[in-house]
Amino acid sequence: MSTISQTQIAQQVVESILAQKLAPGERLGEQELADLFGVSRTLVREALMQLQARGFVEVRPRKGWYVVEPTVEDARDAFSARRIIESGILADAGRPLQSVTPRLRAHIAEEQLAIEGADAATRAFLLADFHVCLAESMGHRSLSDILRDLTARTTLAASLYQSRHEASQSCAEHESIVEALEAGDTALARERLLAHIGHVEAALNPGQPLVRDRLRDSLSPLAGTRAGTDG
Amino acid sequence: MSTISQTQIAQQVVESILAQKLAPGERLGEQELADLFGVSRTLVREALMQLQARGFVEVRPRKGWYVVEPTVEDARDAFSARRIIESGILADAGRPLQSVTPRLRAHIAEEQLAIEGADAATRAFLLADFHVCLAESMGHRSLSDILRDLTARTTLAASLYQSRHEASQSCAEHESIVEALEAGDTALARERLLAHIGHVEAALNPGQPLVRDRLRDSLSPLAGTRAGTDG
DNA sequence: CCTACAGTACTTGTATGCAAGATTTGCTTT
DNA sequence: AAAGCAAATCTTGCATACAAGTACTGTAGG
Repeated sequence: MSTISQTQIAQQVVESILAQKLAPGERLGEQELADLFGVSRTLVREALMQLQARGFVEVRPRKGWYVVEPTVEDARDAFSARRIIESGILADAGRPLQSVTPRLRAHIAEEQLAIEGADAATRAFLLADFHVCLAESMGHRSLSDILRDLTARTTLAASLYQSRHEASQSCAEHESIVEALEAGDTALARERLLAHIGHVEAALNPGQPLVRDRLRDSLSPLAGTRAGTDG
Repeated sequence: MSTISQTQIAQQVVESILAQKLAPGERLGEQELADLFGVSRTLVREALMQLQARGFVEVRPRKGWYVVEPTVEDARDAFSARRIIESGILADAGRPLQSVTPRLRAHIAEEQLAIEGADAATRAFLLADFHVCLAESMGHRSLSDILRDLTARTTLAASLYQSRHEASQSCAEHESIVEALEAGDTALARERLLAHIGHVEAALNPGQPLVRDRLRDSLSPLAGTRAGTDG
């Protein structure tokens, strides 16, 4: 077993959030994580501090660490930021797009494979990662880092507000964006990108956030199958 | 003496960076900071971890923490990101601008006061903060956080690459931007904003980064005024 | 005089220990 | 039986202790 760094711990938590393996509001016990990764609480704390700075987790004093639960307003703000950044990237894009589209094509191929075969976690991760790849392909290092966090936030909101957006539709829209880029029509690509983000945002149900209570979830289908073991 | 939190430590370091009290490449000893703030190394480390996640400091293993030294490429990338985000904010701005311009006016008044009376540190901080205020005034919470980090990075680059940009010019440009906003002409405001960022970026001298060696700086004007005290 | 080397001091990396606070559990009381 | 209260348990907050590695200094040798 290899020793693990606090950066790797943070990265793994972020990926779990993006893959919706960690639900918003979920508690992250320091000792629990420490045992899980086989390190001391110190490293876990340092990792959680980094994630706090990036807006993924929050700490309630003497209570514990929790995955953030974006409000509807937070979600709208994140979507708005994404619209501005991503459309700006396309508006700013120069001509030599032939060098970037192959990578995006490859990413879409991955998405399609995931939609056919993989679990929902991988799907959600890849669909969000497309937008990071877009920024990265255009050479925007800062913005790709920023979008990694912003897409995580919108993904979190999607899992909170019961987004009914279809993965296959997102993938198709990604493809249409890349097609426009391949045709050299960045204006069309930008238009399609904005429509795509709009669709994802519109899929959010602004009702009551569904507080996924792990206990109730586990007990809802069947309860008390055997009550004989306890004293 | 009040007890201080790791978030406050991080904030203070960021402000010192923005105010150019901390030069790029400067070493940040854990014990040194701990003594300075009157806390243990643990808190300092946690604060530095947050700053690492936000891209302000980096750690060289077993060597120490250092304020990041952006390369010219890093600086160009940060400016590019700022252009996209800030121009996007203005392009996206709705009509009710009368409610936001007073705050910006007040900020500019602060800038002018600082230019007349305050030190270079306060000036640099306020000039960068204008752009954060702009985002905040338009209601973009995420983007204002992001711009706080991006402007810090460009400020850092300015102090590294010997920017000769005049504070008074920046302030005047800020004013012209707000004037356009007051006139309801967001397109003109956007144009002026882009020109402003361009001016700041152009002031960067892409030559050799000036490695501010604190020791040599201290010794350059006068050296060995009195050599009698040491054995 | 310059170079190679060993010892020393200092810095970060990680774990552990202890204190403060919050929650839960079980008991008592009404 | 329900509500209130108190003890116990668990969690984070912070500091300290120790391990590991780096840089420096002084010395010996060429």
